[in-house]
Amino acid sequence: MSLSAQISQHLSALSPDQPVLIAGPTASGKSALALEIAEAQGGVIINADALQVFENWRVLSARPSIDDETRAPHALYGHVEHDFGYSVGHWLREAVPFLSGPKRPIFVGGTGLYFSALTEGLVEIPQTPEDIRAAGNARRADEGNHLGLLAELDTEDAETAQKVDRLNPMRVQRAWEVLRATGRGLAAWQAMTPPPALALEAAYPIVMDADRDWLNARIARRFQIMLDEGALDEAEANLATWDPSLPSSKAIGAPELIAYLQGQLTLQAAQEAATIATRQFAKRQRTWFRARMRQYHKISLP
RNA sequence: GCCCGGGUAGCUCAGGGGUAGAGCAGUGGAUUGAAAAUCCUCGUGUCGGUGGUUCGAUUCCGCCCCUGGGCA
Repeated sequence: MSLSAQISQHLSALSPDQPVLIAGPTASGKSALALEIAEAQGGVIINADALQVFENWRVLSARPSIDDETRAPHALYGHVEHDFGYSVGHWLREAVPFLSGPKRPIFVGGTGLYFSALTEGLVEIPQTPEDIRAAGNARRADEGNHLGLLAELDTEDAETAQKVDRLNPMRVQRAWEVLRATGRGLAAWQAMTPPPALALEAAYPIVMDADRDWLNARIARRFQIMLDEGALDEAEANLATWDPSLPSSKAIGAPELIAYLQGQLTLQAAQEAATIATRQFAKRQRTWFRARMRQYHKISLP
């Protein structure tokens, strides 16, 4: 079935006051779909993408254009400072009010974790203070791995230690940080997870099911378009304050373009590396969607 | 034309008389506040061609082809 036929089918199936969820891999055309639904039935488009919240990588994170933003109301795009440590918790707190707002929310994005937080719930855990995050980072750097942090978890919070991915430094550090910052184990916190802000059954969930080769070709093309649209100027503007450890610096293509500007890569090599990284990201997204979004309506692409 | 290297996985290369191996790429998976992050798993091969030596050749020898460099 053609894309437009699939879209009109979904439009007739959903009621104009029903929250819409649109998940999909990068470069699959989900923003355009959101716009189409908003124009047809009204609603606010709410970003559910971890990188599009930042102000400093508009081109590289493929945020909707200014023209798109005049066609329908958009929220949670580019509203976060480049050096802010934004995360799912912030997003959920900002997103939830739209569920009771005047306009029907249309959540669009590629961050599976954000959709889970919305439809499966997330506990309020106090934010990790800067100094504890820094201490965790320092420990891992000094000790060469995360095993020291893991050992502390084993003795002080066995419940979490048993649940975490013990091979994954970031997961272990997160668990350690929560324990240090709050005095309560991560597993104990998570056991208090409240019901979701939005039950999946109350929403109309859609996931873009993109053919791998088709998507890979679009990914390559899109990065070229980003370069044509000024991604390098954007990188130039970020050069002076560049800090690779910041969440906003994780924008795919950002480290690569910065490396080019610093003379460490040719532009061609940077472009290739960014394209590969995007493909790998899309693959991870597909894995998440396959496993965790089985109940979503699929739009088959191409 | 001569001399010296190379030709082994999609790519870059290691290896070596008993039909081979790393990294990257790729696959599948995990995912509860860094998630565009982070982590786990798994292949892949006419070892350039052709003759010879050998019980056995991708490995040694001859010839041929391709390729990088040097000398003419």
